[in-house]
Amino acid sequence: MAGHDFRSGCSIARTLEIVGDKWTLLIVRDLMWHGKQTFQALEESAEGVPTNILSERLKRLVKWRLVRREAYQKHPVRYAYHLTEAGKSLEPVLLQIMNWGHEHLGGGRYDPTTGKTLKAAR
Amino acid sequence: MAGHDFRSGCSIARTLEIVGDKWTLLIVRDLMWHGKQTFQALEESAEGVPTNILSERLKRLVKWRLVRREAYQKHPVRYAYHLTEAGKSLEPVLLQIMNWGHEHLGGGRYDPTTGKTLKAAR
DNA sequence: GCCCGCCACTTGCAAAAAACAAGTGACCTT
DNA sequence: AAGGTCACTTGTTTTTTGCAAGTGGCGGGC
Repeated sequence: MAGHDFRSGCSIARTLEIVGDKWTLLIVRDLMWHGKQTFQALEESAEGVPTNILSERLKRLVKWRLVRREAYQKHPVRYAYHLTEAGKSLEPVLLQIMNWGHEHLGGGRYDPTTGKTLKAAR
Repeated sequence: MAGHDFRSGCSIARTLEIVGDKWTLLIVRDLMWHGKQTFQALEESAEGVPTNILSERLKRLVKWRLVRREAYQKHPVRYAYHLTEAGKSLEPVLLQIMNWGHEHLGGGRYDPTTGKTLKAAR
């Protein structure tokens, strides 16, 4: 992005400046797969993100154009968040992280084609 | 892992509890691709990780068995850090993150087969 | 034996970020 | 007019980070 100083030229380091924390990719996950597109729906995610963090992360995602924020109605105005193409292109990243967590930490595995989550052992 | 309380059953959430920060995956990157295996070599990484953070992250990686720490010599004792199989299996995650950062943030792209980094535009 | 340096950290402290609870304001329903 | 919903914001405490400096084991040179 124009005007931003990355800490290095490494693509991994750059990506982590945007999504390198405990929450951002969970928000992307919910937007991508779980049909959550309002602030409140995202707030009710399984992990219980604090609202100030959610607010700040959404702003960052919008700033980096991974997410668009738009009013889907007036009177009263209500906002919906949607992934942009750049945001949607994080899906392979999410899938790899999910696969690793499934293999090594016993977490569930979501199948985007069926929309079902298969629970694992542990 | 036995005894650990994950915040949710989601594989992504679980994985982010271990590697969800700005530094951990950079350490894994250096161990995986850049032949850095001592504390000092890792400390001299491109991004300049603070030593207390490096120390703490290495401990976490060892605790989760993604990394092994072993003395490679006595007199004086010197330690080397190596990825375990679980650690090495993060490579696809790293590659996806790198690809995304290359496409969207103009970072370089490393080719593990040749060991060369191709620099991008921006 | 004593000083110097290297390596692998640890410690102390200030600054930033995260967590938690509560509050705000626009608008709508009753 | 009172109460509710949604989308946040604000205030406060706790935790984490970043930075600089210090520590301790060991070896080598003099």
